[in-house]
Amino acid sequence: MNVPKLRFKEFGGEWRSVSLDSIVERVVRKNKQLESKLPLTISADRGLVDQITYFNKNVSGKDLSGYYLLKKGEFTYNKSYSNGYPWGAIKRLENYNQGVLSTLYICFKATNIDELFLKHYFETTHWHKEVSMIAAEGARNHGLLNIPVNEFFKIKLNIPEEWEQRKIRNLFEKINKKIKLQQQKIDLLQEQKKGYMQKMFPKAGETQPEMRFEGFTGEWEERKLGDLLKYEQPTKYIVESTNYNDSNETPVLTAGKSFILGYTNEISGIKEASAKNPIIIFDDFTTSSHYVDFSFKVKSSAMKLLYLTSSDYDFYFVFNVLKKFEYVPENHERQWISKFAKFKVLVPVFNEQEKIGAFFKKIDDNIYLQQQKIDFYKEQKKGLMQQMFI
DNA sequence: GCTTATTCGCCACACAGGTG
DNA sequence: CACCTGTGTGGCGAATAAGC
Repeated sequence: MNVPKLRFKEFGGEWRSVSLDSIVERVVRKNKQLESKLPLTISADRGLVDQITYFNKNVSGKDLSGYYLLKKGEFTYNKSYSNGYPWGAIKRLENYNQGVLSTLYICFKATNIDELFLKHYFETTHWHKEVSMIAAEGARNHGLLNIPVNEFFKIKLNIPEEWEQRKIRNLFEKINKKIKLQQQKIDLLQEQKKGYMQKMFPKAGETQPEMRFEGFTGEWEERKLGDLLKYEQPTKYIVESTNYNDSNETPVLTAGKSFILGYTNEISGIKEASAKNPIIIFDDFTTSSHYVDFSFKVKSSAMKLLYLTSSDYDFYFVFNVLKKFEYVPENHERQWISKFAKFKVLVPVFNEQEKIGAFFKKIDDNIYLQQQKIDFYKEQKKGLMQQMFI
């Protein structure tokens, strides 16, 4: 029986096996009159996005008139392997009314099928097997799969009647919306946190923060980082996971009491920093050498372990001081770490440190919780996709 | 004009060689 | 000798060039 494992009760009967070219039509429309000057790229996780947004630059050829002109709602296949998409990615244009794509991509539009059903279908892995059968031997040639276009349009898909298509599509649209809303919630929390970070620490040149907990007054005192922290060279690899999360937020490891902070002697930004000079902090006073799930690999020779020098300092407060700390090196300065201990920071009395530390910890914990929720929704979606399509 | 091969830039990582 | 840092490398994701 050609039926999905999981199905809405009201539906019966087998799904039809159809070839792709019976439900879609290839799009070869060229951008002759330069109708669009928006070069797109396919991102496996972000879908069809313009190149400026994705790469921060335009990587297309100078002459866009030879590019395909894609309209909103149309699909394109990137026959290039990418992480999680061993047979390439098929995405639908949603964010713009139109855009242009290199002719390397295979474009098409839905004609005889619910467009959004098809979109969700291509998010599953059910079409991979078909493509794998037509991909040239070795399956991969410098990242690009050798897939003849006419063969591509002959791949078989399993689809139900239209009203079942619609019902399934509505379910997944709803799930996507839920995930999107959850993401917005997280973004908002992060924005708020940023705002508090600015207000609850003194601005450059000042000795008091704009916003303070009640009962605390007076200037913060100047300390050197070396007063707060000592560092050691670790002696072994600590992390094996390569699941590096490329975000501009400093990775915060919420399990246990350890963190990774990024600093660099070249450019600011955690990505570079994590690769070159990551710093790991352990809270010596609450947990001892408690290794946790780091999100990316760190090399022992390029990082330092930091420990608080005394219990006169609040761990979470110091952590946030470090996160806020900006070090602008003189051009290609070497051995910046040797100066680490001399960097100046402002510190309030212990009770105030504690309050501030706890305040930010609460925010971070909440963000982590919301992030877990989103991960759960995504897992749930993945499971449904696997079972509700064939 | 379509298909296939090559190139390009980025980045993580290993490693060698320099230096206080 | 411990510890930096520069450099080489290979995989990846992308586009372009070459070939048919």
